[in-house]
Amino acid sequence: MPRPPSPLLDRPTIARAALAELDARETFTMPGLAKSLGVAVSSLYHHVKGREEVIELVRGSIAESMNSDVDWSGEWRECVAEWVRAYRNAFGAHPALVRVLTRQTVAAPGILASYDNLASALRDAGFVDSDLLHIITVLDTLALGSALDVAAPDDVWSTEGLAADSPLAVAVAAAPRGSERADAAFELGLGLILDGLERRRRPNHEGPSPRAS
Amino acid sequence: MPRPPSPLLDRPTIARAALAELDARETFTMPGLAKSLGVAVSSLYHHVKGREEVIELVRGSIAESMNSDVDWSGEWRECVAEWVRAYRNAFGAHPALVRVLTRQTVAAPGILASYDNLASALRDAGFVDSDLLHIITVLDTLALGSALDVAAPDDVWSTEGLAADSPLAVAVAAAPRGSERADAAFELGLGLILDGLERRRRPNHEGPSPRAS
DNA sequence: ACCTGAACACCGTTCAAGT
DNA sequence: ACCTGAACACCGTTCAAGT
Repeated sequence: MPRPPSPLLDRPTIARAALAELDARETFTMPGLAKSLGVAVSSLYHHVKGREEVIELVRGSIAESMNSDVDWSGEWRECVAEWVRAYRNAFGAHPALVRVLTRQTVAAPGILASYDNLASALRDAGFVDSDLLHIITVLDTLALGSALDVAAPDDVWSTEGLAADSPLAVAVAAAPRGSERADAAFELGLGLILDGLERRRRPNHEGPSPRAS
Repeated sequence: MPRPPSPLLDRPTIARAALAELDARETFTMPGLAKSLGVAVSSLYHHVKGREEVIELVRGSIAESMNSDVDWSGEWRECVAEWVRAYRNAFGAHPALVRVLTRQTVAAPGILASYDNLASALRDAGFVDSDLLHIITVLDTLALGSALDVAAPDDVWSTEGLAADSPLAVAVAAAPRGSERADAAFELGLGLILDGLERRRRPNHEGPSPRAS
């Protein structure tokens, strides 16, 4: 079936199939992708340059789903918290994707727009320009690290070789398991960071500058 | 050359070669590893069960180098800071390894001992058992996320498509580059988290319990 | 026990050939 | 432009054969 009248493939379709493959099998391959789309492997290369571009496609599609979740009108602390939660949830829902993504540079425009919104909210909150990127990096580290943590096995630390009363074994026994554990740690980290930021904020700042878009 | 009088291979040697390969080429393959050791690929399988076990071997070897760096006698805040820094530096020096490691569970005993020391220091500092694992998870997320950040390209966010006065572009322009940027963000995050922990610590705690080992 | 070479079932990518 | 099948240079793993 060469050159069908209307194309069988397009980039969004490939992105969707790759994400589904990733969710189902923890990884994806070009042959697997082609098979799930009912198409020859070589056909994929008419729409993407290679496997890496497929990954970037998936990153972009996730970004869109996350942008719509954030409401930027409101107190800065709440905006930032919402952004980090949206980020962590969007990627936390696809842990295999996160592991694949950490190998590549951020290029998807949707993601960049999202970071731009965050930078804007922080600036309006009274943080100085020279601190902005460091704050963003810390929040990014938290969100991505926590998204990976969602994917962690139920028992992150194997306490088999430890004495039952060793501090680590006690700590593991006292904490919840699975997603409850990951959620609690994430909220703790987020709270600690936001509290610390609040205390370091330029004190006498009253709100967004008048010419902010 | 079958069955040489003294073995050509052992596990520590394999671990060293794998780390070198990882540092040099961002990834490692079993054929590449065998070649660098001057040995047939199939020989490796007499010492390790497969590629995954090689990775776990490397994790363990890094753990050892990190444990010796921490001095646990001192004020808790300094101990914890030292631990997180040692962690981040040990893995930050081998970014490709970090990306490979996030796919696997923690099993290396050296790493477990290190977490146990951390749990002990936190308990002595007055944190309650039910918070310990969440605190450890937050510190872990910071260290590992920051280690990945060390590996990030010089320009993490491509500002090409953005207006020069967009908040993100301004933030990028105002921040240092490369390892200086990653270091500053790491220290900011660590400071924020430790400050927040200090304020949430059980207030009237005076030091390690007498029967602490 | 420890090394080898050959074999197996995979990968990602390219390319001439079709319409 | 868009799909195909065949080919290429790789992977990780297994296994019978050697000493």
